Parts: sequence; C-alpha cells; structure tokens
Amino acid sequence: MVSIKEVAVRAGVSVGTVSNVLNRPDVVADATRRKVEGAIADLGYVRNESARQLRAGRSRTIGLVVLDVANPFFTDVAQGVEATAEEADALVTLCNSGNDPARQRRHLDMLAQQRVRGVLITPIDTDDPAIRHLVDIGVPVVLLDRGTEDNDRCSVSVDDVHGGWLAGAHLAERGHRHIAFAGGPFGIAQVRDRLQGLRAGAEGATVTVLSAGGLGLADGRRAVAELLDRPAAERPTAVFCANDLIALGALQEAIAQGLHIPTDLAIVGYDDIDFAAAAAVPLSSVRQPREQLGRAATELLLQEADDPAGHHHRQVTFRPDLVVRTSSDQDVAAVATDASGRGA
Amino acid sequence: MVSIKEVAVRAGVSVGTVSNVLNRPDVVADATRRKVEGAIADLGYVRNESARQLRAGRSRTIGLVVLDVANPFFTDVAQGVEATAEEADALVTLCNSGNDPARQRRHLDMLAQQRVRGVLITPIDTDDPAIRHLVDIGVPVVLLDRGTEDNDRCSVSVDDVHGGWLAGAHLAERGHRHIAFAGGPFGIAQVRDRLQGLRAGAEGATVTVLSAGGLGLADGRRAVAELLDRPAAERPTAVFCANDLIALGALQEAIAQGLHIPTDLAIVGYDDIDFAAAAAVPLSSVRQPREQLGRAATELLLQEADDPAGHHHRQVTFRPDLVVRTSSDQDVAAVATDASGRGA
DNA sequence: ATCGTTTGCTGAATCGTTTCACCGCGCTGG
DNA sequence: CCAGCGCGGTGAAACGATTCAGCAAACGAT
Repeated sequence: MVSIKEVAVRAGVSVGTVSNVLNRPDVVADATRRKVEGAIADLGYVRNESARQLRAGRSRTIGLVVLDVANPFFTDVAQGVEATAEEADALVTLCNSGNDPARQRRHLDMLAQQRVRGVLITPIDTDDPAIRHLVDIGVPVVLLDRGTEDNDRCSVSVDDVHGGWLAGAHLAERGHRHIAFAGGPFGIAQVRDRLQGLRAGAEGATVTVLSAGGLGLADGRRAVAELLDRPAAERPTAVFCANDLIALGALQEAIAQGLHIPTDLAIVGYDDIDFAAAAAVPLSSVRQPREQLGRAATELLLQEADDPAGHHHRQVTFRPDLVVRTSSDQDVAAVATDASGRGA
Repeated sequence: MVSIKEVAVRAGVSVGTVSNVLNRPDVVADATRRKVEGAIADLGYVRNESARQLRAGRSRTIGLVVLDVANPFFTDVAQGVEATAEEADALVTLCNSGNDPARQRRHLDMLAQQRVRGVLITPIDTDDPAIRHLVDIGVPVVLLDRGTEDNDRCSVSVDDVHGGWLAGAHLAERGHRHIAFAGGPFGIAQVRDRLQGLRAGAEGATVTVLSAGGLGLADGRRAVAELLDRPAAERPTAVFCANDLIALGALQEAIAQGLHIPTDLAIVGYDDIDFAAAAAVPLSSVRQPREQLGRAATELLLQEADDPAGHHHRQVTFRPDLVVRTSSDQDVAAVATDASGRGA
C-alpha cells in the first residue's frame, strides 16, 4: 500500500509538500501541484485515515446507536442524522444495540476507542455507566428520542406522555371505556411514558396492560391472542400499541381471527412509520417528527463537538400529533347500534 | 485524553509492559499486571484505535454498503452480516448508498481511506470504477445480492431469474393471461432479472411493464394508479412487484380504489419481508434467505481478508422460493364464475 | 561455582500523516 | 547595494500504540 512518502519521491518533492497539495493546494505553486497530483494518480495513492486521525487527535465520524435497525422509525431517524452529518462533512457509524445492554456496551466501547467526535444514542436503560463514562472522558453525547434530567448532556426527545395522552383522549372521545395497552419492556422509558399518558388521556376508561414482552410484530400478534383469550364481556374495545410494529402485528392477528377493524377492535399505533398508512386497514398512529429528531440531535452534537466550552446543554422536546385513520375512526356507540350481535 | 505513556508512568513500568498487559496478559507477572490494571482504571484509559490501526496496517472493521437502509430486506441482510462479523471479532460500518452513485462513491472512498479489511456491497451499477479501484488496490470486495461474471472477486446472490420465473409460473398456473410488472430502475440488475424470469415463467401470458420509477411504497401506489387508468378490458389481472415495498404500496392503493385482492387483482411481491406476511391481505412473495445471504458473504470476505493468497473467488448462488399467501391464491377461472360483474 | 535457560521487563524503532520552524531565492524600495 | 519580504519549499518532530532485540535477575543442572 503506497504512502505519502513514495508519492513525494516520485514527484521529486518532500512529504510536507505532498501534504500541502492534499490539504492546502493554494499554497503550492501550480507546476509543483500538478507534478504531485500526477504522482498520486500514477501510484493510486489513497490517504490513510488512521494516520490523519492519530495526528489530529480526533476523527470525523460520529456514532449513532439505535435500539433496533429493523424498526423503520430508526432508519428514518438515521436518515435525518446522516443528512445533517453529511452537510457538516462528518461521517456516521450506525450501530444496532438490538435492545441488548451488552451489545450497547460493546458498541460504546468501540466508539470511544475510535475517538469519535460524539455519540448519538437511544439508550436502553436509564443510566448506563458506559454512557456516563463517555461523558466523563469528554465525548459529547446526545440522547436521542429520550429526555433526561441530567444537565451534563443534551437530549432530543418527543413528549411521549403527551403522545399517549393524545391516543387515550382520542379513544375515550370515541366512546371506548376499556382500553388495552400493548408494549414492553417497561425498562424502556418510552414505553412507560406512553402508558402513563394513555391513562391520563383516557379519563374514565379502564386500562388493561397486556403482557407484550417486546416491540416487534410478533409481540403485537401475541397481545391480540391474549386479548381474545378473555371472555367477550371483559374484552377491551381498543388497543393502544407502544409502536407501529406491535400495532401492525396486532392488526394482522386480529384480522386473522376474524375481527373487523375498527368495529370489533380499534387500534392505535405509535411512530407513524410509512407502513402504518400503507396497511390495508390504515393505522391510526401518533406521529413523531422522525427525520427532524435526527437532524436536531446531530446539530446539537456537532455544536458541542466544535465548541465544547461555549456549549451549554439543551433538552429539546418535540410535540407529537395524532393521525387518525380507519383503524380507530369509529364511535363505540355507533358500533353498539350498527353491529349488535357481531363479534368473534 | 490519557495515553499508554501516562499509564506506564503511574504504574511505574515501561510502555511496552502496558501494551503487553493489554494484548498478552499471560507474559506479564501477576503483581505487575495488577499494578498496570489499577493505573488503567484510575486514569480511565481508553485505547486509541487509530494508533493501533496505523501500526497494524489494517483495521478490524468491514464496510457494508447497501442500496436502501429503509428497506427491511437490507436490514435483515445486515443482521446476518453483523452476527457473523461479531463472531470473528470484526466490526461493521453500515453505509447507505440510497441508490445514488455519488453517495456510493463517497462511501467507498471513505472505506478505502479507513483501510477496512474488506467491503460488502450491493452495487448500483454493473461496474463502478470505484469498486474496481478497491479490488485493484487489494481490498477484498464481495458483491452482495448480486452476481458477477468477473472472476476477480466473490459474489453471493440469489437467482433472481428463477425467482421471477416462480412468480410467473405461479400466476400463469392460476390462470392469469395478462400480468403487470412493477419496479425500476432497470439499471439495477435485480429488477431486470426478475422481469426476465417473469416472462419466462408466465408462458403464454402477456407481460406489461408499468413505469414504476423506483423501489419504494410510493412507486407501488403509482403503479396501481397507472394500471387503473387503463380500460378494464386491457387491464392485467395480476401484478408482480420487484420488491415487497412496491407490492405493499400497490396493495394499499388497490384497496383504497375499492379493488378486492386477489379477486380483482392478484399481487406477488419479492423478498418476503416480515411486513409481507403481516399485511392485512397477506402478501405472496418470493422469499430470499436474507440473513444467510449476509452470513455467507461475510464468511467469504473474512476468508479472503485472512488469507488473500490461498483464497480463490467463488460465486455463491442461493435459490429463492415462492410463498403463496392470500394476495394471489385464487384461480382466475374461479373468479370469472364466482364474481362475475364485479370490478372497479 | 559455572554455565545455560527461563522469566519479566525495558527502550527504541516503526507505522503515515500533519504541522511548523526555518531556509534560499528573487524582487522591491530606499 | 542591501535590508526586508514573500513565495515555495524542506525536514524533522510530533501523535499513540505495537513489536522486538536485548538485558538483568533468578533458577536449575552439572
């Protein structure tokens, strides 16, 4: 593999000059520059980023650690991050913790070793010591899709309590008196907050928490199966899901079991991923500004990385809104009249 | 930021010894090792990967460049890649070309500069010079989800012609005489091959190519809209989509327009992503071994990286199979009888 | 007591870049 | 004619880890 030195020899100049051609072409005389560029092309020279970085002491990349790459919500956030990073000539290393604390730890260690300029993370648990360690050794960290009370770092989040409230209020307003909640694990703050909001919004209604263990399609299917195990009289008439993957799984299982949506069961999801609108029974969902979330977080991170002293940490919170689609757009009262005797 | 030198000073040993504690703990006396470990913990020392890499001449990471991270097919492939890489103690940098040649180029340049151990790529066009350059400078490259006639690199692919054939044969067998194809652009080999296979499999049927420009949900919606513009008599009775995103978009639009699936229009997708089975009209789809694709490619890559001399390039091809679900599971003949007079 | 051998550690060279003090040259103004 | 100044370029010193020849001490065998 050819180095700057060999380029210098072939061009008949010193290594310092080659470096100048690469980094500050304007200080080099035209003729010399052309000679060097010729040598670079001839030898197929490729810059060695490790050496640059070693010398510079910091890298041009930022780390992005998400809970689940298979969830379109996170890929959308990632696109916002990447777009913003690209504008600032930064690179992004995308890491998937897959909701596994050990994997998250490994990724954070690796990012620290790479001396990344900063880390954007959707953390699994409230206060992982690995995250604290990063902050302590001076790596800028911005929490993504997650607020914090600590004021030694920035965060960008969406008001999940309000999101849950919107869903609860909507369902209550449609006449639902018994609402199920599907999603887990409760170690994840988003899940807790959305449930809390649901309870506050669905005033007067009973809220039943189903034991969906995770945040995937399969968990939604399980949740509806569990729901159908109950006697019809005790069965919730609506289910609010902690994300759209669960909601889509629930939708599928409900249809497979012969339920009509929303007549027999109303469903509201969370995130408003593209697949939600594209579902055959279009899914009501609490929409988050996904790309903007990524953009805002990246801007804060780069700001802090560029000027750690002048920076002061901020907690940015977006407001979600509810998109009502077919899956929940019917009054329970109307159902009781129109479709009495119906049900699985 | 603390370096190995400061650790050495605090532990009262030389830097060589600290390095040994880190890399070959067994050659260091217990007492010394403990002293050094103590110093490391006290100072919060974090290894500098750039320096290691500079010295070693190569890195521990491999690059993965995919066409579209928002497509669950690729995130599934990526999971296979990551799992295999992790077993081999390698890291993965996931890059999204987003079907943009310029972005692909930038990512490849960056990976070359990082001196990655190798690159896995789902290329956009047949023979990008940037890919050739990588091969020329000795970076192992494995084509992913894409075959090649060049025998200077490995490839792992799925027989797309056969996949298209399966879909075509299935639809023809169900009595469809006029089949539409949705997907693009045709610069992408997968799209071409699937169409070619469809033509071969749907013997005796007419194939109409719709002008879906891309490979996303919106393109599927557009395709069905275009289809409905035609007079009913000239309208295809089935549509084969180049991937499941298109198929799901088509499904949604078809339902929104009041068509019944599969009675009025049969739909077959490609990839069998999880959302396909979860669609409310479960989607027939050509299944590819997604994770296995990633695993196989990564194994080939690591093999080549570990022993470039002993390695000889292989072209691995998997066979896809067809999963028939509701969206296409009905005979056209039966339709004509059961549902005459129906239609949008 | 002497001579290997083993054990455990040191110190310096090395990787490829960037950066910076410094140098020679030609030109200009006094 | 000379001091001063840009201009263009040089060469060496970093950056932080790894590796390896070499050294000192301890030990075992004869």
